[in-house]
Parts: sequence; C-alpha cells; structure tokens
Amino acid sequence: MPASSIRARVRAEMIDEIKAVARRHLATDGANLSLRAVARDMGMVSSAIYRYVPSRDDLLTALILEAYDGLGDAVEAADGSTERHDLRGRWHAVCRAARDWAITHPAEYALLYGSPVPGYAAPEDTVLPAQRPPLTLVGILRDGLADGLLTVPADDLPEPVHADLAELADAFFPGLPTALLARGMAGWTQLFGLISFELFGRLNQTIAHRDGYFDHQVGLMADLIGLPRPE
Amino acid sequence: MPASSIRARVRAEMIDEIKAVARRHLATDGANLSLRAVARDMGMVSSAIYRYVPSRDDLLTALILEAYDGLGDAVEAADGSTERHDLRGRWHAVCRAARDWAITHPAEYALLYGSPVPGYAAPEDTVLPAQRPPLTLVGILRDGLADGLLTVPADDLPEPVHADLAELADAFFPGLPTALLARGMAGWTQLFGLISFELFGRLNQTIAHRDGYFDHQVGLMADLIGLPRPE
DNA sequence: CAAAATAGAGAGCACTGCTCTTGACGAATG
DNA sequence: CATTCGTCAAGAGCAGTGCTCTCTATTTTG
Repeated sequence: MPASSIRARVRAEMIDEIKAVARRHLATDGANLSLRAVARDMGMVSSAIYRYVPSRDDLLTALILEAYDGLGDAVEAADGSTERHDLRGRWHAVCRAARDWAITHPAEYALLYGSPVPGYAAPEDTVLPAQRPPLTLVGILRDGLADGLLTVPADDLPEPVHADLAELADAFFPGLPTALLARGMAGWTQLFGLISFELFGRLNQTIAHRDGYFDHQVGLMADLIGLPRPE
Repeated sequence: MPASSIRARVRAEMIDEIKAVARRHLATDGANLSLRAVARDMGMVSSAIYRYVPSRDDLLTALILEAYDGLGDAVEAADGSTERHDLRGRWHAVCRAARDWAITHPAEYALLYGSPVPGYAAPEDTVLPAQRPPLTLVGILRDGLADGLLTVPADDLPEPVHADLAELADAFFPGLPTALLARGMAGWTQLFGLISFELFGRLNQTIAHRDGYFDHQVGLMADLIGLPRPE
C-alpha cells in the first residue's frame, strides 16, 4: 500500500522538521522551549503540532535521546579510531571528542548534563545511552589491563564502597578491579566537570587557552589512573 | 525619624519573607519559580509583589547571591576549624562541607551550578562570592607550600596555559607555582563533578554508599595534588 | 463510490510575567 | 488640626505559555 506509506513518510518528515526547529530554538531559549514558537516557525497553528508530538516533554525527551546518541557515537568513534594499545592516546581522544561534541552542541549538552527539570523524570530508555561515554572510558582501562599495560593500584576502598563498585564491575566489566574502576569514574567525573565549567562560563576571564588547559587537565587524570606515558 | 524606619523595617521583613517563600518554591519548582505563586502563598495579589521585588530575575539573583554566601560560609568555616598543618584534613573538610551544603540545599545548588538560563546573565556581584570555594581549596595548597609541607610538581604546562595560570595566581595567590594551581583547579572541578553527579541522579542504581564513595574520590584528588598522608 | 481515518484551524481554559490605574491608609508638614 | 504626599494593595489588562476540544476539509481505505 504505497498510499499509506506516502502519508507515513510525510508524517515522519514533519516530525523530523519539528525536531530540527526545536533543536534550533533550544540553542537560544534553552530548556524552556515553546511548542507554540515551533509551530509558528513552521507556519502551523499551535494545536496542529499535537498531531505529531504528544506533548512538550515528549519532544524534549526525543531530543535528549538523539543527543545522547550523538555524543555516544562521537565518543566511541574517537576511541575506535585510535590504536588499541595507545591507552593514553585513546583517553585523550575520547575526552576531546566529548568536549568537541559539547562545544558544537552546547544547548544539547546543557539539556543532558545541566540541572534536571524538577517535574521531569528521565525515561527508562535514556539510561543506557547515557552510559556510553563512561563505559567507553572504562573500556580503555579494561583493555589496558587485559593487554598487561596497566598496573592495578592498591585497593584501599572501604568495604561497602568496594561492594558497590564490584557489583557495577560485574555488570559491565567482569573482573575489572574496583580500584581501577574507581579511578575510571574519577576520570569521567572530571571530564564532565571540565566541560561543564568551560561551557557554563566558569572559565571566563580566567583561562584563555581552553584547548591546552583541557588537555593538561585530562592528562593529569591519566596520570592518576596510571596510563603509561609514551616514550 | 523613627516613623520612616518602622516603614523600612516592615518593608525589609516583607522582602525577607518573599525570599523565604521563594526559596521554598525553588525546592519543588526549580528555577522556573512563579511570582504569582509566591504572592498567593503570602495572601497577596500578584501585582503587589512588585512593590518589593523589581522582577522575577532580580529575585532569582538575590537568591543566588545568598546561596553563594551560604556555601562560601560553610566551606570557609570547615577550613578554619581544621588544624592548619593538617592539609589532607582540611581538604577533606572543605569538600565535605561543600557536599553537605549541597545536599541540604539541592535547589540552590542547582541554581548555582546547573545549566545557566539562556537569557540570564550573571550579574557582576556574583563573581566574587562564586570564587570562595575554589579559593578556599587553593588556599590549602598555598599554606602547605608556605609551611614546607608540599613538594611542587614538575611544571609541564604548555606556555600559553602557563601564562593564563600565572596571571590567575598573581591575582589571588602571588608566588603559587602554576603546576600546583592547576592541580588545585583539578580538585575543584572534581568536587563540582562529584556533587553534581550525586545530586542530579547520575549515581542512582550504582553507588549506594555515597559518603564512602565521595570520601574516597576526594582522597584520590588529594593524592594527585600530593597532599601528605597522615602517619 | 462511500466510509473511515487524518490534518489542520479555531476557540477556549488555566497559567505565567509584567504594567497601569485606582482607591485607601499612614506619616510628615503648613 | 487639616492637608498634602508617599506608599501599599488591589484589579484589570496585555501578551505569552501548554494543552484540549470541536469542527471542517482532505486523503486514504474498504
């Protein structure tokens, strides 16, 4: 039935255009984006938007999902195109990819990692895409350990924390020592902090050379983790 | 003229109550707080609020300023009540104080460190209060260096970044080596990341023992900086 | 071709920030 | 003491928001 599929195709294109316009509005208006404004931009009346999008929150959720996917793709691509044994190179590549994505998509980054909207609860489908960047980072440590390129730091974790991390390791990286996982999460936390500080203006009038500062800070975390320096 | 001052006092009390009600609303409604709702809670009509508060953004700015002051007070108090030579103890105390304040004031924390509202530009008076926590942290390093308790790490900063940090050091901590300042800022970035991840739900279903996890991560950064461990 | 599904338009409800006008009250002054 | 004057609160109103409902026109389907 090509008749039905032409309808469906037009409909899908409409939804895509709504998302594109919404993304554009996001850049200027932030999280408080207006369906009416999107409708105006498309030459529609506001109520017609609801034929394609169930609600404003659903539209935001769709944008969030696509943003997570975009960030995850960028991060994993950067990791994949670096030589596996070059742990430090991979670490830097992944961090830079995340930062580059954030700088080119500041509104989406704020949507993902800014303050959560009080009423809004993240749907179940966002939790897995959200884990791709940290999983990529820790994956570098797993590979390094498997290839004998990493020394496992002493495990001085208090017992309950050790148990939490052991459970987390079992779920994603079976056999990964908790002390290493803890350092990987420290690196992920730092990466988020670095990007957020830069994007949210905390470095204004302070750090002019953002690229070099970022690389240096990322390198500090690589030191903390124990990623071997190239000769 | 006591007549005029009784007017002024009642007026000040009104403004204080408006702020208090607004703070309460903040906890449930987040940054999109409604002046009309505040007015309703006070038994006023919405337009009457504008006798005391110029606009919604001004009210938010006032709350932000008070929040920065509260956090700064908590952080500096924790630092001041720890023995000066116990660098690691001070580091942990300051970080814990910041986290405790954030946990007891989650909405205010989100206001300070969440995604910035697109239209809203932070007024000039917020920049100094905002620097109190990082200055307190780096102050620990300055003291440790002055007392000969810290070894200065090798300075492998690229020249432009070194210049940025040198200028920053000159402004607040004359003579502080840039390599140390960079590590201090790494610690501050990590502290922000740790608190944000915990408050914004990124640790849900992952880390159950938040206190121990936080302390361990803070300790990792103390290691990176080179704060001496107690015997 | 008739019936059913769909798209768009318009009106309307409850809410928001904010402005302007009007009436009332208290305080300072002639 | 009586009269201005400044302040306060209230109400109406404007432009905007998310969202729902109804009505009409068009398109797809049986």
